[in-house]
Amino acid sequence: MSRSKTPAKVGRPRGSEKDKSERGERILNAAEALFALHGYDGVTLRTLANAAGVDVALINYYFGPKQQLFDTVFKRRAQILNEERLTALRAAQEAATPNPVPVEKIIEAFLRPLEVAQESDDEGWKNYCALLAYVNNSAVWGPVLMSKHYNELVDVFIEALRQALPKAADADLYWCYHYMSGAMSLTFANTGRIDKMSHGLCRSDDFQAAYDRMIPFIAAGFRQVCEA
Amino acid sequence: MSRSKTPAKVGRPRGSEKDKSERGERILNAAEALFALHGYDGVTLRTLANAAGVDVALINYYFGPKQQLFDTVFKRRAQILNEERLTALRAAQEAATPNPVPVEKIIEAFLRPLEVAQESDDEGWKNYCALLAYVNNSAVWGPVLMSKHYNELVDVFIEALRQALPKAADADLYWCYHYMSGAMSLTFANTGRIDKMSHGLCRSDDFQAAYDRMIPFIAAGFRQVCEA
DNA sequence: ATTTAAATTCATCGCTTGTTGAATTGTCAA
DNA sequence: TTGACAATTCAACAAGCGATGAATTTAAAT
Repeated sequence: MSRSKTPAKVGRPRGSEKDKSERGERILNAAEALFALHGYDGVTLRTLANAAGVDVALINYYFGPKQQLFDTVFKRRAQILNEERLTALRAAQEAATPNPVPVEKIIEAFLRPLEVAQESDDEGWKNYCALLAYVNNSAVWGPVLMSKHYNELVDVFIEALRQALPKAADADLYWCYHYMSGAMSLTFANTGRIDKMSHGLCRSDDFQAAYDRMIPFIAAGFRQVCEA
Repeated sequence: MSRSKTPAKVGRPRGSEKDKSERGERILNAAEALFALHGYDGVTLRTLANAAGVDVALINYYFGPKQQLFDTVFKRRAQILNEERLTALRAAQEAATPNPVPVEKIIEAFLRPLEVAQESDDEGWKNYCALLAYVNNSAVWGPVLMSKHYNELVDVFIEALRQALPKAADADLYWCYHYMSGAMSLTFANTGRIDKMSHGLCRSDDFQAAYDRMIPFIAAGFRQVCEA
């Protein structure tokens, strides 16, 4: 009864190996977009399945229960982002040797990879940045996921800042880092708020404008607090 | 059949006018705490009713449907906060006349009322600050609620900053304001992240430490970008 | 050719969701 | 004292929730 002209509705599809597990990625991408917009509890598996063009049961088949899916979505680009930030920092360190890297360059190594990502063809990065803002500001997810996937990177950047600002107390460095993290989160959450706030003068999606001002803004803040 | 010794379970309670609508406030306070922690969709009316020690139906009776309740919760302290920020700014302006208020004082007028609120006896302010972070970073709620309840204040503070930084382009001012808003949000979201990140050195609930560094940090950022 | 495993759909489970109408009890003005 | 109204509980509603086991089809391994 198999091998009919029209493909069966049920059962394994006549898989070209090209779209092998391409459905898995469709699920992740749709989940990324929806979680970023509505948060964990604001997304139902049925909405997600519909957005991904996939049956509900397939989500569980690929990614297990909802929480695990959320973690997978968050982790995916965290790893990529960490690597890019790290290589940017290493490059700056190499360029500066034997001197310590100046503060601006450290901030730049931290922020530019986000700008590049957001301006890339892959629309998913925009969603991921909004998701990052959601997680970072959530008392439920923040301490769990941010620590799990980003703390290692924090240590590296704090160490670099410590060398750039030798007079700074550690507490100063961590607090300033925290301000930077907050400014970054909101800016790349892309909520459209600045558009309304500025009566149309500034645009949320003008990443160039956002970053070009943000880097000197943050660097000056660090210096003020940590060079006193 | 009324007037039995034990008060009836159903029907209007033997109201002392003291707790008149005190149940309404209990609902708002519980809602504030829960929405701040779990977001709009993460809170069910039954959980809320339970936390407030109240029947589910009473929520709708007092505040209408869920969305309207959310708006009411958000609006309540927005008004208070706006007033306090405004009087702080007016005081700074009076103290500085005929000169424009220096940047630090403007930032201070914007941020200190939050510190005072968070350090007050009213625990609700802590929850409200976390709620503010949630709303501010949400693409769904941010542009609606933030604009509705805070845009008027933005205009006033931007005008003050414009006078303090006469060389600045308006776009610079709005972007810097946005960075400030983000840094503030995350800091007062009180997620406990900085505690983990700093290996226990800094504490999320050390508001004094947070603000004393934040004000010079932000002010220096403004100057750097807007005095070039 | 047969068996095993992978990928998919479908139907359904037991619970939970926001909301509402009816019933009940108390207050206060006429 | 009667009647309007305010405040509360209770029970139920249709819809939606996350999860899963069974059935089905195809691909790969033997």
